[in-house]
Amino acid sequence: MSSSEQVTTTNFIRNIVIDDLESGKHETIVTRFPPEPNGHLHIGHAKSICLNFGLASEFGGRTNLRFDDTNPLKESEDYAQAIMNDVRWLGFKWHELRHASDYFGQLYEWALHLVENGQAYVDSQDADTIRSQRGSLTEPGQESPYRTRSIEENRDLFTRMQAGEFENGAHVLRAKIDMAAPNINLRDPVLYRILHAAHHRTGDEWCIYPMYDWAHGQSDAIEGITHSLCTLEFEDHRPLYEWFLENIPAPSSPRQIEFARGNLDYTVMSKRRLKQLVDAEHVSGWDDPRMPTIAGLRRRGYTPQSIRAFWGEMGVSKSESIIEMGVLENAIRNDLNERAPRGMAVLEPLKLILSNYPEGESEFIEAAVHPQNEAMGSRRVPLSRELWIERGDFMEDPPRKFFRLKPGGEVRLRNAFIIRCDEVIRDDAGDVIELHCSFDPESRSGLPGAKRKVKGTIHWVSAAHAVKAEIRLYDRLFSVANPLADKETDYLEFLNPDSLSVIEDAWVEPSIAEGGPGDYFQFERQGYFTHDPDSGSGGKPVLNRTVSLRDTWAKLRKG
RNA sequence: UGGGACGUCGCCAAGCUGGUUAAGGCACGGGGUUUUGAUCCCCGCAUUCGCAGGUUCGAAUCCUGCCGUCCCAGCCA
Repeated sequence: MSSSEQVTTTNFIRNIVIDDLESGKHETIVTRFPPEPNGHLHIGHAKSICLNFGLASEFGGRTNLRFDDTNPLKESEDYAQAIMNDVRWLGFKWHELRHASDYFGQLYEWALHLVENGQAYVDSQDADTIRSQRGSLTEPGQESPYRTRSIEENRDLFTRMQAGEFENGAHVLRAKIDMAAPNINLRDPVLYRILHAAHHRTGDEWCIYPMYDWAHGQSDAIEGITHSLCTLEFEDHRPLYEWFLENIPAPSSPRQIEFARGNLDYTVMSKRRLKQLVDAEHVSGWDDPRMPTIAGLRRRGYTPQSIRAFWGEMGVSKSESIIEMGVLENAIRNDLNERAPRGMAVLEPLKLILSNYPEGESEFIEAAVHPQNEAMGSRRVPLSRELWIERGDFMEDPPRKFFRLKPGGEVRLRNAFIIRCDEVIRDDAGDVIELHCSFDPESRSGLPGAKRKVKGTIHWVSAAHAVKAEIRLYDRLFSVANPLADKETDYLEFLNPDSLSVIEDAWVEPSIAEGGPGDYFQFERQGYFTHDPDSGSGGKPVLNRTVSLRDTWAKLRKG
């Protein structure tokens, strides 16, 4: 029923896959999503996930989830669990769960193979020295004095590195390629470093750990990955990726293809900065609803369908781009518009008395759960003499084209009847505190008189029946489109101080209060809301605003 | 002053092995429907493809030059 699962625009990677399938290069495709378990996934990762899983699924292939866990200093099982949870939540099932660490043994064997062929050597200089010899962007590097060690000596040292005979940093294993290569990645890259650190999966089994370049392509080859998709910054690594596979007895020949990361405006998207926001408590955690993390979006009320649809629409290319937040918002509006049950809630209450409604009585009126979808049924909404309406729906001295309530004016109460504002009550300070209105019994929904036209329709809740709720409103995390554009100013300076505002005393109709975490609603005329996990813990429902409805009126007023 | 890549409407993005009027989405503007100023439905929205030359009967698509932007000098990924 959801139209949000729609066509994916084609892209260059998809075209490559089609060519490879048609030419017979591959009978089926195998992809992988390779996160490092050192942080939480964000909307940018979702692009890669959708691409890898989406492609495989479209062409009958399969996708592995592989943790790139080659740096025990930064990685943890907690992160791995959170990542798996996020991938599943997005709606994808991996073919197999793998880890780069599953291949440490094989990787070690292949390193020995390189050593035996004279294509790798043990360098016993320290990191600073090696760096100083790497040359610069315009100058070639210098060869290490250890570059010419004999195969026997290299084998001896490398096996002893593995056996734990040396301290951290005493030696590294390097590939012997070309210190004068214009591509710096080819200037004898480090394959192994000594790290006496426990790994979250292999424990103390290893004290040497492979570098990314030495692990990634080989892991792809082991798994029979046909198309190894990664982001643009690895373009320079491709020659190295290929050099390794050509110089070991690789079981298959994966092809690395790079695409541009997906960025959004008014936020930041690097794990490092996201972690900084969490650690410095600028947000409440990785799942703060203002965060562009999968966990944050989930808590905010985004659906997996909307995120998949979003990336499907955006496409994949090699040009770096920053997507307007509005496009993501459009995706969730589209999805929720079709599926969210409707309800009424008053965020900033103003008391309204129906003067000709009998005191002490109440009734239930039937209202559609979804006006455009009868199959979703109806709900019972309590109605009585005292109501709450939205403060902003009344103005004493309104501008032209104000279709809401004004003194002497008429408006329809959604799902009920037409009312006229007879009297405005004020407190000593002169502020409006109450409206006395009379309703037209002939205009009740369902009666012929309901066809009478009035300009505006407003939402309301019955004061005696409404449930008090906390509503959390979110705005963009940063107040500028690109917080990183200004190199002089720290991006934290651009944090939006009004990104969160909390309404403690909102009133929601009972059908909304009955929901729980994971349930979403459209508060009619306002937006889409979902119960926060905090909901219910203190008795009072807590709802997050996922996104507001489009508001042409507000836009008009702003000019 | 090295290497790699990118530049099509405000934001994304097809097209790019040359061939009539440069897809689509978002945004925006106009109109219609409407008990959500929502949704929905119409219509409009790049004589132009970073710039300048060239090749060609014909170029966003080929060639040359220039300009702009991004990435690379971790024992991070």
